[in-house]
Amino acid sequence: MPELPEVEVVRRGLERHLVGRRIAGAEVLHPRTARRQAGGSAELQGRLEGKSIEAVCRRGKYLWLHLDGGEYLLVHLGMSGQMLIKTAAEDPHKHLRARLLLGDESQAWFVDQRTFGYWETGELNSDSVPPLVAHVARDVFDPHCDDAEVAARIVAKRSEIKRVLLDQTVISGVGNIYADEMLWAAQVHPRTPASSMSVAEALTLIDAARAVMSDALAAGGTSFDALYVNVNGESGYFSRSLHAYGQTGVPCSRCGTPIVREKFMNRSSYFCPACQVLR
DNA sequence: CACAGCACCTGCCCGC
DNA sequence: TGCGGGCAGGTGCTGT
Repeated sequence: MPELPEVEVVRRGLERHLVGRRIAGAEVLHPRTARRQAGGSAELQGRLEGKSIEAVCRRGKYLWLHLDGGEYLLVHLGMSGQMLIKTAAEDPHKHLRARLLLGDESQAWFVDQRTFGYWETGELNSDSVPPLVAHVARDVFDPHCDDAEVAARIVAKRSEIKRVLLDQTVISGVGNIYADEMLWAAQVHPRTPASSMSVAEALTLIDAARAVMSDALAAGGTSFDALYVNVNGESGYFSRSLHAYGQTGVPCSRCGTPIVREKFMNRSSYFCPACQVLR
């Protein structure tokens, strides 16, 4: 489910509940959750026990807890992952994959139906980033994000623009929904060759990314309560503010032409055939 | 090296 | 009611 705005909502929730806390213990309940961890579940549990949580960080869709001693717990939510703050008394969720025990009654649960998500621990590199995140581009909310550099990377690609927008090494945090939304906003056809775009057009697309994702973030923040830290696909942004994604047959809110759906990269692309013309 | 395709999972919804 | 196919917001491995 989660793209950048949803992951940022989770980051803020975890920051509020976890910073300053000590991990009394950790349980990893599904082997796939530890699949990227050298040493597997046992190593993951062992490295987390006794650590204190100093900060909660994010780049694109990658989230990590900064622990004491320069270590980290990387949490990738995949397609269906959630982080939930719970108490020891609650009934285990069917898809509970791992949890942190926080000393008192509170716990942090990793619930993930499809198991595309994972946890991984290790030592932060010299940029204070987990090694698995080092290849990921800075996202558009990163103060060090250089738009001109991102635009240059976009127009250097010999692929269709939508594929490029989903490439986390070019611009991070964008997934299938926001790619379609930003292409609609910038009036660009998803199959436009990236190399045919001007730097100015690429910069327009980056501005659209920032605008679309900050609107989503503002809306996502409303469906959040004190004891529930999550990714909520049903509320807020999704049901109300989409112009293209999932809108097959719905009149384009700019020109009235019905939105169409096309298969692309083994997934769906939605766009307005009148406003987003392939040149 | 750059790029395209597919595998990795579970569950739901639809049509037959 | 049951079954099969298609679909889901991500990523990384593999082959060309």
